[in-house]
Amino acid sequence: MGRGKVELKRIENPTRRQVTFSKRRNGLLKKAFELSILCDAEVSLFIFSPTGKFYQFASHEMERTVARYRSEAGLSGPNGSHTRSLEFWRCEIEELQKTVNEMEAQLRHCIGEDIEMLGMKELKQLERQLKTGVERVRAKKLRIAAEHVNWLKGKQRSIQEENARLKKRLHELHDGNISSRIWEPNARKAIQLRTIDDGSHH
Amino acid sequence: MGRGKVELKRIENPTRRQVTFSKRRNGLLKKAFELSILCDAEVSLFIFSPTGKFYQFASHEMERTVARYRSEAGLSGPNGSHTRSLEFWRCEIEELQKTVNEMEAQLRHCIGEDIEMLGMKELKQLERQLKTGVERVRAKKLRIAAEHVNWLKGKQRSIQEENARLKKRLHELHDGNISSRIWEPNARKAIQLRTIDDGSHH
DNA sequence: AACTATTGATAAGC
DNA sequence: TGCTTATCAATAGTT
Repeated sequence: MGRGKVELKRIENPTRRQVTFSKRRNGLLKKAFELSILCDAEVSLFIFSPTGKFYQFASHEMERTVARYRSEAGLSGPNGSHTRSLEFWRCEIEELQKTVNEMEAQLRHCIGEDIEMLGMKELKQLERQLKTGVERVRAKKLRIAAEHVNWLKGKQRSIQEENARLKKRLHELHDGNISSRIWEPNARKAIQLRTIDDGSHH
Repeated sequence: MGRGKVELKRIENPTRRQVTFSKRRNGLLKKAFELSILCDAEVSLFIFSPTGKFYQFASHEMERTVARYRSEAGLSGPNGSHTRSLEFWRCEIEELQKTVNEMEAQLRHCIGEDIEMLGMKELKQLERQLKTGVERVRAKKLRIAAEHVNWLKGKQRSIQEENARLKKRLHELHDGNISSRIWEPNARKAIQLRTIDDGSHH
C-alpha cells in the first residue's frame, strides 16, 4: 500500500528497512490498539527491532496475558531445562555470533559488496572462486536444460507413437467399414460416431 | 477504511463486533507476519477474543520472545534481575545454529557446491549474483592496479625531478669550481666531499 | 462468505 | 524523523 507493491521478503537496503520498520511498527501498534478497543479483545504485542530495540502494546496487564498464553499453550513452566551454566551458553552464543558475522561478510563479498578493504591477493582468490561457482552453476543449468529437452523428445516420441496407433486404428476401422457395409448397411453410422468420439479426446 | 468511518469505541452490536474482530484479527496477524519478514524483526502477538478464544503469531520461538520481553522489562523475577532464562538462551542458540547452517549452504552455493537440488530459477538468480560479484571484484582489481600505476608514475616523476635538480646543482658546483679555483686552491677538496655526501641520500 | 465503495496504510521522495 | 503524495491494502457495510 504505497507507490509500488512490495515482495514479502526481507528488505535488503538497511535504510529502507529501518524506515519501513518504523512505519509499519507504528501501524501495527495502532491496529492492535484499535482491535482491543473496537472488539473488546485482550491483545499483547511485542516487537524487537533487528537492532534490539523493544516496543510493545498491551491492552491489559502484560503479565496477565502472558500467563494466560502459557496456560493456553499448556506450558506451565519452562523451568525444567538443561543444567549447563548460563556462562556456557553465553560463550556458545558469542562464538556462533562471530561465525555468523564472518559468514555474512563472506557472503557479501560473494556478491561484490564490502570489498573495499580487500587486497589484491584476496581479490584474486575471490574472483577465482566466484568464476568456479559461475561455471558450475552454468553447467548445472545446461544439464537441467538437456534433461528437459530429452524429456520433451521422449514425450514427443510417445505422442507420435500414439498418433501412429490411432491412425492405424482409424484405417482398420475404415477398411472394416468398406468390407462390412456390403452385408451390414447400418455400420457406416456407427463408425462415424466412433470417429467423432475419438476426435473429441484431443 | 470501509464504507464509513468508525469511532474508536467498543462496537456495541455483538454481531458486528464479532465480524469486525474476525476481519481485523486476521489483518493484524498478517501485518505482524509482514513486519517480521520485511524488517527482520522479532514479533510476538497474542489475541484473546472477548469469548476467550486464543490466537497468536510468533516470528520466533514464543518462549524466547517472552523471556526477552521479561528481561527487557526488568521484571524477570526474583532469581536474576538481568539474566534471561535458560530457555531464552537455548532458543537463541538454536536460531543462530539454523542461521549458520543456512549461510553455510549459501556459501557453498557461491562456489558451485551442493547445487544439485536447486531449480532453474534459483540457479539463474545465483548466476546473476555471482556474475555481479565477479564484475565488482574485477573492477576493484583494476582500480587497485590503476592506483599502483599512478603511484609508480608519481614516484618516477619525483625521482626524475630530483635527478634533474641534482644534475643542475652539480653543474653549478662544477662551474663554480672552475671559476673559484683561480683564487682558492683548496676549494676542489671541499666540493668533492659535498657531492659524495649528496649521493649518500639515495 | 463475497462484493465494492471507502477509508486507511504506506512506499517513495524530499 | 516528519511531511507529502500516489498507490496499494484493509475493511465497513451490504447482499
